[in-house]
Amino acid sequence: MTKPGKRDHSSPPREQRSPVIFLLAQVGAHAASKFGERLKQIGLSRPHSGILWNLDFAPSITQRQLARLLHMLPSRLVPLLDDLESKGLIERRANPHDRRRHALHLTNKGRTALEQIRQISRDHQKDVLTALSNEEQRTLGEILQRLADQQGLARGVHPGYARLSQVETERKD
Amino acid sequence: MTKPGKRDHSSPPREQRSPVIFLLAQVGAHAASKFGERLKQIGLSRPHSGILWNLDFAPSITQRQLARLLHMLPSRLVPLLDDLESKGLIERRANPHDRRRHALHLTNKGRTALEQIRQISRDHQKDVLTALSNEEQRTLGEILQRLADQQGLARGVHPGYARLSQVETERKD
DNA sequence: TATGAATTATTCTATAATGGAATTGTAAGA
DNA sequence: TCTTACAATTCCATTATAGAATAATTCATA
Repeated sequence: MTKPGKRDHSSPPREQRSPVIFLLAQVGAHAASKFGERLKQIGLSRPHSGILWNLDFAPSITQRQLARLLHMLPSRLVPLLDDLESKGLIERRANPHDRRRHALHLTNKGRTALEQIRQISRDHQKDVLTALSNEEQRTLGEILQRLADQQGLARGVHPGYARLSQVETERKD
Repeated sequence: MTKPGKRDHSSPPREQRSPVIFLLAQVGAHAASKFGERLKQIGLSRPHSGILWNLDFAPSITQRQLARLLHMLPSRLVPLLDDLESKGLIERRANPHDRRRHALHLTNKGRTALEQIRQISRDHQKDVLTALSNEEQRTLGEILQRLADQQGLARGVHPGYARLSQVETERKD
């Protein structure tokens, strides 16, 4: 039945190597997804962690600047900040020079949470990269950093922050 | 003002190297997103392309099997298949042995579309990996394939297919 | 072969996420 | 003082999504 010269469909040839670009997206999405899973244990989503991470590097930033940095609409950032503030991880401080603006700051509790996030990230990395030698891990990191830089990606800013919050926020009833 | 021993917050030290696991997720998401952009030129989303891709390897598969393969709810797969069918890229053939099941097949037009997708993917890969030598590209591919295999990721199945369709489906009015 | 359980595809529905348009309060310039 | 610009927030309409319900069919077995 199967004509020669055509692909043999009778036994799906699943062994093909995927294109590098596909592997990159596939493994990256897997890593992100698993990281999100781990974050649930401390009641946060990936966007939340991205905010804390960036707030540590850019304290006193305004909401608009942060939204711009994370490529996120202000209207989407607000509820995420509300979450973090209600958990006591950040505070919106009044700006004495311009009362329209809020200066965002990590609280001590927020810094502790960030330490937890870093530990979770380390554990996660260890698990995901377990198939690689230390040397290979270094190589991978060096290559990826080069790609990120050449593609104009800002350090610490995940494109996925721009969508999906995804954390079962505890019902406030 | 700045106390030694503490991090200097006055000029955000954006130069830190990101953790490898973060780079992986970041660059991967970037690659996926850019690929999605390119797919718009042929009116398809990434899940659509994933379906076509997998249908080529597993012709005559049922919808349930496909949904399971792509880690997607059947109720989400149905409208995606509707899109592809209305564009004439796939067909749902009647299964003579079990009239509950549909056997999914690419049409010739669907195969042509898949060829376009492959070309788009090649162009995309070339652009994203332009900072790397051929040797480095091979190394990256080898490393990523090892990670994918060790993490139990099926070839050709992107975890992100499970959500987001994201294509301006033309209004059917 | 009749009857009930299981299976496939589909549709329905309630909830949630999202982008963009108001809205409110404040600042700055003419 | 007006008027315009801007920051944060709220509102709203649209879309996406998971999961339940439905309809048609097959299967198991009494």
